[in-house]
Amino acid sequence: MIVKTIKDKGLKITPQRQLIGEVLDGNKTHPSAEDVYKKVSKIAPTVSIATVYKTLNSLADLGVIQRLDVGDGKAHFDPDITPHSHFVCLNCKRIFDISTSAPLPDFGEEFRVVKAQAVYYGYCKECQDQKEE
Amino acid sequence: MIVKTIKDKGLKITPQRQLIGEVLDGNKTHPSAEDVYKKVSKIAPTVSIATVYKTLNSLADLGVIQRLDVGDGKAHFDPDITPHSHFVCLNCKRIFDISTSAPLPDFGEEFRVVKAQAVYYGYCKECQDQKEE
DNA sequence: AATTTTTTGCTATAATATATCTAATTCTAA
DNA sequence: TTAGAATTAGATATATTATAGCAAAAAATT
Repeated sequence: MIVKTIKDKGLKITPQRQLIGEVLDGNKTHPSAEDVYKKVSKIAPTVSIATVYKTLNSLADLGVIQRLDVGDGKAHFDPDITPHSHFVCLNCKRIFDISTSAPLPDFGEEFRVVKAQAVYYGYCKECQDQKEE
Repeated sequence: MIVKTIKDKGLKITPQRQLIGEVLDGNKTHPSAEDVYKKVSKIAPTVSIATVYKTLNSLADLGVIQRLDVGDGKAHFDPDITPHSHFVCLNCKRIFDISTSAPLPDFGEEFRVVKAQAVYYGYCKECQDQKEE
């Protein structure tokens, strides 16, 4: 529950943050800021895109959610902060969770690793099937 | 040698492309388009940033170089197209090559993987040392 | 050498994201 | 319960990265 965590982390609870938290909670679609904004706007049309960006950044900085980069020029956000990887379909552009919990590798003194991100690119089942027709 | 490959791939050889190829050849710094532009500009100040972008995209699309995304909002380019990973220093922002040649995993029919990208984030030796002072 | 095709460079525009600033809201504590 | 301090929201200007469009130039072909 993101809303609960917001308070724990010292952020004030506002209707906007509550709403953004609800949009993110359990969300497996890895939405961009724009995606979140669209969803939020449907419920509360007056919420500003700036607020969405600020909230997403705050939550990501606090480690409540995860910022994800798959090379499409925009950040995606994932409420699942447990270690897992992602698969990006080059056709439909959807991002899927992969339960490969690759451990942080040990590169010795040379590099102290604090975060790892594995992204796989290819074609999801549906898009493979489409091409065969 | 990138210049050689340019011709093989059916692209015309121009002074601009030759220069961009030379800047990239053996380059281990993972430059952004802007970085490449700056280097090129020092030698040939009239080369346009648009040409740099177009050339980098062409080369990446042809698989001559690799487009790399580490989540800093801009694309980086790597002339080393052999399988390897990258380490990003969160302090100095440099990108280092990691010779971990993780093989493409097999996710079965569900996902057909064609490319994998592993990025590790942390602190390089130099930046670790700095903090200890 | 002329022609076709590609490429360049300029610039406008797009897309994503952040900064700034005032008004409004939240929360605390009296 | 409310006054006041601190934070947040919203509007918008601006920054940053990248692409699009087009005329002029250059490259390769014939």
